Amino acid sequence: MVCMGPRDGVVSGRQVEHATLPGDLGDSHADMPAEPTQARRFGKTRVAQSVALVEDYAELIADLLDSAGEARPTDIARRLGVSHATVVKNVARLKREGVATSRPYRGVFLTQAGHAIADRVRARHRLVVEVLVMLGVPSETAEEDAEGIEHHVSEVTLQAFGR
Amino acid sequence: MVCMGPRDGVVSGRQVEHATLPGDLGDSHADMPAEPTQARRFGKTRVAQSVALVEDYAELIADLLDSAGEARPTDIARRLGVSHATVVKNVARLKREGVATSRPYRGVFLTQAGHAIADRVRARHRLVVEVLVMLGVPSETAEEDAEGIEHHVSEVTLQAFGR
DNA sequence: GCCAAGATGTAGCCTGAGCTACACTTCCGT
DNA sequence: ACGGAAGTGTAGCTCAGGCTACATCTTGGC
Repeated sequence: MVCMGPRDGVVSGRQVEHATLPGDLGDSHADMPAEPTQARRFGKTRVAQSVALVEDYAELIADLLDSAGEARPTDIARRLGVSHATVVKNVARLKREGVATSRPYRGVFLTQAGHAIADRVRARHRLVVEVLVMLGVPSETAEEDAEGIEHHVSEVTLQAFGR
Repeated sequence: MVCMGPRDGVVSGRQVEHATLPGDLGDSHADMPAEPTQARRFGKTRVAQSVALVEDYAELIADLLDSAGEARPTDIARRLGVSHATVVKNVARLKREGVATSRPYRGVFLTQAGHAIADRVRARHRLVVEVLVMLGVPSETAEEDAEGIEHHVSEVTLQAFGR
């Protein structure tokens, strides 16, 4: 599977709480004259999913940059198991969010913010894998499961793992 | 992230294996002359996401049936933090998949298959929480994180947790 | 220097899960 | 017994993220 990992995860309304996004997801009342949709619709599940996608891309792009010197859409697509068109579209989002940069036909790069995310995610990933292995999970399985698990580990839990 | 390295063929995504659901999740090969869309589209991410949703609903419905004797759409909605309309729509899916039953205005129930899923999910949930707590995570946080983590724990990892 | 092949980018469509609005049942409380 | 409040169900829309098809750009080999 090629690392299809993480994005497959997520979901389910619950864990949304520790979603650190800026958005808002307020609600409670149901009518605001001007542009009601946009922000409000950003409800529940979506947020967590969104975060996971950005994290996965940042992590993967950082890996590709490290190991191959460049991160091409096609490589990203192959690694994630999606079409290149999907990657292009998502990279556009990362660019909008200031996480990545790219110029037509020139590969994808990370901004400073992107690198920060990648570093954080990679550290978290390693920690999760480490803990799983410590618990007796075969390293390959640990690697696979970590992909899905990492996005749901809160800061508090992460610190407990550290110990 | 992860997943890098040498492997990349693999296939099949995470805990999808023990998805006992009758419905969908076919796919795996990528070329069938006739009617390509429908099934193929069901690619990647969707599957796992789908599984997670069914598991969450089954678990929650079982809980409500146990604690309140009935599982009303409104209660489910409140617990999941979504609108009742969303619940109604998703319950329709569970019914299509043979996991739940319901008659208009009469609450939701689980089929035998639904109970099986709920039992499995609840056991897994408890185990995950237990492990987190054992690692020093505050029980409340453990409970929250487990919600997100549980769907990504493979059978192998689960067994390791058991020990 | 040209050209075919592969990599990219763009357009348009699909589906799942959410939401709001509105209509219809149930179920109490008076 | 009835009427309104609360719960349900239905319709119709938005959004994100996937995909395919098609148009472009880059490049390596001749």
